Amino acid sequence: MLDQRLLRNDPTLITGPLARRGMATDLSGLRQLALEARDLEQRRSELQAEGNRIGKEVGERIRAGAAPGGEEVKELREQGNRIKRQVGELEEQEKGIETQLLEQLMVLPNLPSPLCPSGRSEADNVEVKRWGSPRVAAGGEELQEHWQIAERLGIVDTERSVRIAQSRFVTLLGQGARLERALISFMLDRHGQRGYTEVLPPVLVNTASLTGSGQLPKFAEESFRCADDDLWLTPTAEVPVTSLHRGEVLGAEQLPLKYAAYTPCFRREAGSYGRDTRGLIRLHQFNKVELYWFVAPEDSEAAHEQLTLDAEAILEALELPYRRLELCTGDLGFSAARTYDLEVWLAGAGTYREISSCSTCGDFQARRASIRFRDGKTTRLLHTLNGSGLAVGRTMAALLEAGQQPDGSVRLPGALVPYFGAEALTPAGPPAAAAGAAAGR
RNA sequence: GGAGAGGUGGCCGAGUGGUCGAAGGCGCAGCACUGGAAAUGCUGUAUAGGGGCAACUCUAUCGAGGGUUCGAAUCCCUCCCUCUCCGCCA
Repeated sequence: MLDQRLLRNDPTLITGPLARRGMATDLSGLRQLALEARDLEQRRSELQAEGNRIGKEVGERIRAGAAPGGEEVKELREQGNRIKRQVGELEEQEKGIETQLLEQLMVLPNLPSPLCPSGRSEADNVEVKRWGSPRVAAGGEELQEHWQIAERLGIVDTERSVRIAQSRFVTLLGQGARLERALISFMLDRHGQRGYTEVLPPVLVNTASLTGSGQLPKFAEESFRCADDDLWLTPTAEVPVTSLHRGEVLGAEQLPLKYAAYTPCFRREAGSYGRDTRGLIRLHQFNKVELYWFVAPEDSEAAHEQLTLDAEAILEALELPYRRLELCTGDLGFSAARTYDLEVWLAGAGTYREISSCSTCGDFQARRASIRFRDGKTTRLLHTLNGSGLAVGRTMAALLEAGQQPDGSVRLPGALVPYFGAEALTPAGPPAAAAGAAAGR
């Protein structure tokens, strides 16, 4: 949420940056509302002061011997009642205006950072870095896409998943399920070594949590909702982790707080019919390890670089070529002030695909979720950052395509071998045996 | 799900319808004492919003929302949460 003081004092400081996002906004009406709200507050609090004065005086007279029901205090009581009525009216008006104000303020996106390059769409994003050598088909070789490989290996069952749930869900089997689990552990371990605290939060979150991180009220149709409860399936761990400290005032010495949270993520993907229908790229349910920082405002820029490097470290450890894009203003997400996207090379598809999105949100989420820190004698809103480290399904897709062999197996990067328990996925692979004997009940 | 108890400042904890933003303690900060520290003493120490260059000041907040009253931490109603016991359960 944007600062109301900006709105009252100089709305051009909002409309200017929003114009860079491609939004032509007229805030004059909203500004009037904000001014009116302040005006009402002032009048109301003056009345309340008067009411408090009268209340005190009644008390004093009674203590001095006046009869509580007598003539002497009757006039004062009537005055008190009049003021109470007026305060009630003003409060009602104030509430109405406040509600309108918030409604409109809550659907305005964050202001892009001055560092964020201007642009209209993803075509204007800026590539800032490339790492690794993308695998391309050698002579006579035909590289397959991950869903073809997965099908051949029998590690993903799409059709039966429709029976269980719907389209855009998958069931991982055998080596596939084990690889997913290995990746999650691998990522969490690596981040843990880099100073992140591991978090395993609830994946059902309430409305206040989704509002705090920016998904609500504007993007209700993007999330699954539980009909009988005030609960939603979280679209990203960013939501519960933001709310981990919602309403808190943190000590300056606690910052930065760095969390690595694994959760399944649930997205309705409304409006994406027909896109990425095969494989692991776009699902209603997918696993993700999310990196999240709470930092002092002075440190958020450096934190953004570090967080992005931490996500990149996973790609590098997995020997997956990638590039880093800086998103332009036109492609920025709702809560973000500045974003780097990491795109991994999909050897079979012969293209880079987004696998991580690392954003700094400035104080946008902190204001919505009321998260502050003690800075000397005062408290200030802190800054929040988040980034995928990484999307697990897409990581698996990239690994399958990168490691595919002529004999049908898929070689895995060395770093993953201790987690997976083998150097490759093999067509004849004994899924149950590889997965160990830890059968559940 | 049933029964009971309870939610007060960073923490513990007191609180009679009026002078209660709230005793006392702990913690923390500053000062004094000290060679330095401990101990001790003194002083200060919530958050949000509005006004003011500032000193300061007004309002709100004792789980949340309503109500009674001139006046509510205190009385009434609704909801939420926590704890204990019972039941059920991975």
